[in-house]
Amino acid sequence: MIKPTITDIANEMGITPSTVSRALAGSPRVKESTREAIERKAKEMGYERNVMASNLRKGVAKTVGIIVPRINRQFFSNVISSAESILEEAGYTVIICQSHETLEDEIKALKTMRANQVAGVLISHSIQSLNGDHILENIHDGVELVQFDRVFDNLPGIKVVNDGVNGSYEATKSLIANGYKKIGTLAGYLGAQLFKDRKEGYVMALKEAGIPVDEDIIFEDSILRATGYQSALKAIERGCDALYCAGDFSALGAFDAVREAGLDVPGQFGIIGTANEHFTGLMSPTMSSLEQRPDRMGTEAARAFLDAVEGKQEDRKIVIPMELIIRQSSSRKQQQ
Amino acid sequence: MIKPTITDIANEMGITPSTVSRALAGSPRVKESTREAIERKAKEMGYERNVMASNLRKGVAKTVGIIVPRINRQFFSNVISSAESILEEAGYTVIICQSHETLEDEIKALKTMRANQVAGVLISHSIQSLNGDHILENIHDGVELVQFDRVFDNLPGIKVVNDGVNGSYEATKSLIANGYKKIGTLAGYLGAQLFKDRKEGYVMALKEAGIPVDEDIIFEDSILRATGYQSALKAIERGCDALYCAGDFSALGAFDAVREAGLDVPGQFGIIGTANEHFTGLMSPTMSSLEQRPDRMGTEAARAFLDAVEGKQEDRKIVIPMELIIRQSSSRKQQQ
DNA sequence: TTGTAAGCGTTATCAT
DNA sequence: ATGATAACGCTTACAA
Repeated sequence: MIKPTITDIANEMGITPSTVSRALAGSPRVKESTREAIERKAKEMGYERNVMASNLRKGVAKTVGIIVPRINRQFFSNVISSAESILEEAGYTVIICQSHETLEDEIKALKTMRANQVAGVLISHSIQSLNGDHILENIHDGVELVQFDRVFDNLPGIKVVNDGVNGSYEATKSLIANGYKKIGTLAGYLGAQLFKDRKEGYVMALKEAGIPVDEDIIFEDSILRATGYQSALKAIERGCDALYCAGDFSALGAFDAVREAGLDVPGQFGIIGTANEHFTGLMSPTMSSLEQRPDRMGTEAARAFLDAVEGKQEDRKIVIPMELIIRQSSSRKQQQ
Repeated sequence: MIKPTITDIANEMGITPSTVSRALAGSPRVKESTREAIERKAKEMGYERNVMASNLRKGVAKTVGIIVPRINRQFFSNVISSAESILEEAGYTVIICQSHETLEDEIKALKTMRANQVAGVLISHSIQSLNGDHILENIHDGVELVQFDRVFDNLPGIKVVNDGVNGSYEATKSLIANGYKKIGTLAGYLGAQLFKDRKEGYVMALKEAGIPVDEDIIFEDSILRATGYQSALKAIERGCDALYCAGDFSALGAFDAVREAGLDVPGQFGIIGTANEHFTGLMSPTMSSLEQRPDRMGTEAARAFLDAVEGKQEDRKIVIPMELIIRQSSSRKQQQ
């Protein structure tokens, strides 16, 4: 199947490519009858606009790039999935790159985006990205920048984030309300604003309840299962009877440690995770967690981008509330 | 930051764009010293090749498209993730579309691919795609077609699939070996080859063991949790004491039904699922399942594509063995 | 309302 | 080894 061009159509009809181009672009400067004839012919010949040529001429592509640490994490794949649907609907093509949590690959991805003349970049930073300098250096002029989840406040553009402070505040408050006395936290790496926020909410809830904040039971580390396990062992040793975890996998590690110590969840030890990964509802006992609403984050990011390219919207920050999903691992009261 | 072109570089250096183009393309028809000077200058000016222009001129893009029903399913996001890494490594840009399990969106995605001049399409079909006609109609000449997981054998190109027959055969055999007597199956929609294969392996194992095949306990339906639950209720009614499920979610529904019936898993009822979703190892009791190796599938698909564009490889079918992961839900023997 | 013509940045084919 | 030139398919002033 060989692709016909607007010139082919024009030749077949004895008119010029300009008219065909205008007609197919929906310009009002074409007689209605001509437009119809052209559209019919185009369909008949199986015409498809050559995006490369069109973009080259126009200088920007109807393309947006999405850069995430890894596609195959539930949170990111959900964000991408919902954003893709909306962008596709609006006529955009989506190109996707993974940073694999490294600065090097993130920069490579930015270069790919630039080479492809994307109209916008939706990005959630790798763990190695400590500030946004590499973004500014590698993003083309006029490209809309939309950061989500992991963002740098000093960069221009749109930001979409969770209300992590309030989320962890609610989670911690709920642990207090369930009668847990010494509540620690697996806080994640506090270099990222994301985790700072979650720690802040945790501290806020403790203070509000008049509970002293003890740095010895605030564990700063990665949020993997293995590290969660290690930290939780220490937490138990130090007399904790509950943990708010900034990730579900570290929370899972905490489960491992608590079980190993022979403690009952939630009777003797309470746990709340973050992300509401699918498995949290399928474990036994089921795990309470903070839902991040990735679908909504993707939708908001995509919409904000579309608004921005249409000039409807200035730089801004969109905050999405988290939702505390109470399950068994933190519900002492219902049990007794 | 304004993007410099090869003409800018040429002007700066008092040479012509042709030479710059050749140098940057690695052509041998450039003096070594000139090449070095050009490369230095290009780097200094922050030059980045305009992919649009290059592709337009060359007629094909170093781009491959991936089309899947939904990005946010673990299986697909894992396939994409591993394929993306390899393709990116080889200098390809990846564009991704979702078919949302509809034929309409799948065709739309194919058109997007065509408009973007992709060099290849990696696709796993939507549930609505009953044959490959729409593929043939919408794919550009010279585009490499790579189908994975859900494939149509009558289409040309490369296919990457699991050895579903052997996988389900092993799963069923393992249930028999554990002493289960009346083993049914939640088979999925038998319109897809994928599910036909799994049924075939199931039947094969029964026949080998001299167990009669009973169509009343072969349930053809979607592989969702809810339908799994419904079918499992009937299976229990009809006297089954085990189920091989062609999906983990339908297996989860079977768990629900079996628990509701007050039966012990695996003591009184055995279950094996398919896909080895993450949650299967976190439930209690943990669920046995057939691992599909999505990473390997993505890797193989990407490699096969690269081999094909380099002319190293003809059309072929790559079969990836499944791996039976035995956990508690089907292990009667260890229990007693 | 339609046509003319130039140009987006790159590469391929000539020629030198 | 390098330069001149045309062309990829499309869009857009400008002209008619």
